[in-house]
Amino acid sequence: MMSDAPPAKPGPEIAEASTSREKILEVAEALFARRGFAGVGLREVAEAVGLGKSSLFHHFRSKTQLYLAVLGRVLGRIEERVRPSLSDPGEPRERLERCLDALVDALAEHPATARLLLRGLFEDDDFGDEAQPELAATERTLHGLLEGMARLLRAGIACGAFRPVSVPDTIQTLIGATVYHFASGEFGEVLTGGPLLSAEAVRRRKAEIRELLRHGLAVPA
Amino acid sequence: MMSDAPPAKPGPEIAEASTSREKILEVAEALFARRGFAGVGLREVAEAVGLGKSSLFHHFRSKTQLYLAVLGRVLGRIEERVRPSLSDPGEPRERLERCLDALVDALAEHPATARLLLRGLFEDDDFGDEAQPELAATERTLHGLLEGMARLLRAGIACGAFRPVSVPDTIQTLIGATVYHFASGEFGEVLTGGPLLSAEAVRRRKAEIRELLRHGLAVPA
DNA sequence: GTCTATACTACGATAGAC
DNA sequence: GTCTATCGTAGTATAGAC
Repeated sequence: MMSDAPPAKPGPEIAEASTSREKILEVAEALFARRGFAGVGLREVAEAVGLGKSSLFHHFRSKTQLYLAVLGRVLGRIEERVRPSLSDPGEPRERLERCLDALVDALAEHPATARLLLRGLFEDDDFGDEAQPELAATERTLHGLLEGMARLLRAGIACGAFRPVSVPDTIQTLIGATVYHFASGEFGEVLTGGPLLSAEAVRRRKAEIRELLRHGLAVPA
Repeated sequence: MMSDAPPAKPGPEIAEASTSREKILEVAEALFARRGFAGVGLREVAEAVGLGKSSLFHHFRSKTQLYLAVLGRVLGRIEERVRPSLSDPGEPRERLERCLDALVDALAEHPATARLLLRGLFEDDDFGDEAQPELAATERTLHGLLEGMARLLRAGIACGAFRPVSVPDTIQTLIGATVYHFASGEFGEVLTGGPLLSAEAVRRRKAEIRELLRHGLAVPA
């Protein structure tokens, strides 16, 4: 995931000092989430960080590399949260619910996460050939997460806990119910009449998803 | 919805000739759907239409106006399909299912529809003040559709057909299950292992949504 | 209604001083 | 590691001939 191969750090617990590189990543994350790759200029990023435009190129070889680093970081944060819950013990239904809870937590943690992930999913910007290794890495991570969810669904169907649904269609619906929801920003806040990321809204969202999976809209028998 | 106030047409059935204006709209729709407002240059649009760059400004005052015209057309097509089913007679559950079927049909009709709608929902590009009237019109249309769906859900809850769900949360989930799905493009096709817009994929998608609403993932009692 | 020519601005990226 | 200066390109938009 580390694209620019910084000098190997001695250990993860040494220093959490906010380096320029990290500041750039944070600023760029917020901007790219709002307006997308093409909609953000490096001038804007540099100004928000408090650097000159040229200084960015000392930390990232190109705008594309910066964007891919941002995407990789976001996907890494999601994986960090969701991966453990994929190998949890328990019944498929419980495990799926824990996995979705973890995903919702990851998306609710930073406001930019869901938007960037959604952009990564449905946008196809044409990054050049230089981007291939980084893109392959993020796609591998993504594929791992999706395959974990697919396994959960198949296990639930096999043991009779789930209906014999189309697994890919169901995954699409679950992505919509989580990633889209938290990516919907201002529109979602107008619709729900309140913030999307408040503890209460997140809790309610988890409950609604869980109940929808258990019973659909129909009243429980 | 018509932003540039063309000379009043004598009637809708006179001539379906493909004017330059319509060609531009169609080309721009495809491009904006793929790469977003900022990601598309007017040069690219003009070349794809077969005109010089400057000729576009004879039909649209600015890039922003062109984008808003594209958005309005897309939303209009959706409204045209969905609106009738909102005032259908019948039980709330049946009406909701017909309404979602109509929405799916509208999204599956043109490949760009869902992407543009999704972009309109979650992106906040900063169009200037010049855009206010057009934006207000599209938002009114959107609000009407959403309010129709909300009424359906509330009616279903009131008559005991639906659980007492959070209506806005459910709408978000339904948008995700429809708009996001058909906007997911290449990713969705890799995931499902086939085209998103084939008659068979659309039919399956409708069935999956319907069953999810009826029973969730759980096996029917 | 489309064209050529052009104005002005911003973009990504590089060179080289400090 | 950050800066100023600059290159080449492409962006939106306008003016005016045809």
